Amino acid sequence: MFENPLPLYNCDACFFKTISSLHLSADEFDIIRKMTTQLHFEKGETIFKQGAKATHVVFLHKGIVKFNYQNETGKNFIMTIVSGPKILGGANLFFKEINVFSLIAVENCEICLIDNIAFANALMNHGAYLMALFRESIEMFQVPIFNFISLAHKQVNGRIADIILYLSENVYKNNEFQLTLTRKEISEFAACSHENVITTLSKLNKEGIITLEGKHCRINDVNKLKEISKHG
Amino acid sequence: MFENPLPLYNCDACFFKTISSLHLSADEFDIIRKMTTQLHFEKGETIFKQGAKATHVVFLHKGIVKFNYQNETGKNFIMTIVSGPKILGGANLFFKEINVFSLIAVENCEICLIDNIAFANALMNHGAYLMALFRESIEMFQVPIFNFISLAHKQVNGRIADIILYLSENVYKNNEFQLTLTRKEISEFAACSHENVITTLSKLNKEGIITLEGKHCRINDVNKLKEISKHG
DNA sequence: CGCGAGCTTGACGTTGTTCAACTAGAGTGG
DNA sequence: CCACTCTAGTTGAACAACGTCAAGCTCGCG
Repeated sequence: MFENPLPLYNCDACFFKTISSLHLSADEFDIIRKMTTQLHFEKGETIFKQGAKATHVVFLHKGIVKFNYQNETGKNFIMTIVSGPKILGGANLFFKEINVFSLIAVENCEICLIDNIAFANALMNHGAYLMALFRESIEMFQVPIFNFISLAHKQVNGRIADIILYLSENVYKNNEFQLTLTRKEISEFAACSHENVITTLSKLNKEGIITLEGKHCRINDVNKLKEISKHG
Repeated sequence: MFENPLPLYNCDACFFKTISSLHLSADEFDIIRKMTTQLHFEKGETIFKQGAKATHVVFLHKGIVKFNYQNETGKNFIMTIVSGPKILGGANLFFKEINVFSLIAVENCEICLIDNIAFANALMNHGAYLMALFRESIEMFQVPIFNFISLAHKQVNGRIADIILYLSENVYKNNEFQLTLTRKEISEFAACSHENVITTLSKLNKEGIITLEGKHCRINDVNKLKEISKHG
């Protein structure tokens, strides 16, 4: 990691800058920009580790990441999966200083790391901006909470349906997509065994509700999927 | 509800005022105080309803409340249970304007309702105060997240152990307490059937790890309970 | 060509839900 | 004052869902 970061990639088209510009002057944004490091992460790389000290607010410019929790016995659990552009600072800014989970790239990512403390200090006099950022970054917590509710109330087929719908609507933003997640990762998201994921997916495939060809997935009948999500 | 609220009960000893005083002048606090309504809720009463428009930040002065989610089929699920003093504004301030869950008194409660919008406006120029409030109110989200993880990884006996420990440490703040929750409410917290709660509790009782006499509960062996929480 | 990772399928045992029956206490009304 | 009812708690049995295990498959890569 370099002391002096490279100039920000595609900085003008940046969603983070757009939000910031509503509340900060060009000079003020420049201060934040100077405490920012831009990095590239390959699929599978860890951006920060569960248990480590939280030092940066993460802005996910492009790519897909998972929030991974590992318990004492080494079992993994995916709390949420999000695609850029998105501010991922929430958990670190608000919770204690230790990361509750790991952040791991599911696809190649362009990421900006913004120093936690310096960032917070710079924002002290910008209540409205702070509020806007909180709103943006807190949105993420909706997913674990709804996933939680889904887990508590539904059987596996309902949860799998939920996950396919969520990935289609919020991550890949298309009803036809390359499923970069492995079956095991899906099982860690749905909190079930990977065999169960496979069985459920092929059942959905046979019934024609989705079409699976290797990694490629197409949703044929959104309504039926939503039915299963509801009554599963 | 009256237009002009009664003077705040026990206002000097108030945790909310203590936090506020670090960042606001007496005059500024007085403005917030003027947009605050203090109310009493009886055990079982609903403070706000899932699906309704969120209009107030809730400050729980005294008492215990549950965050209740009800799905389409009428099944209830308790996301978290907290005791006062605590700021419960998070969910309404940050999420969309509609309540994701209902807030229901588990024991009699003293509550202050602070108008959402007016409150936010008053805070715009107080970044540090805003940040402190966010930290306080976001803390609540840790519980659903850890409950979520517990749910995903553990069997019922582990989750029940978790819940007893949580109630003892964070809600009743004693290893001996009157369990005001019904078995059904515990089952809604643990996401299992109420029969399963009963069976698990009486097993813990028979093994001497806890002592149950009607509503009264005493933890005899915290370490064994933590063992069960871990390996269950 | 061989190896390993990811994927798939079926058999089997465990866990937990559902259902049904029973008990105890609290509230209600004749 | 005694049935009646309603709610909360309790227990056990039958059944379904799900995880685990084992075996075999395919594909990409060294």
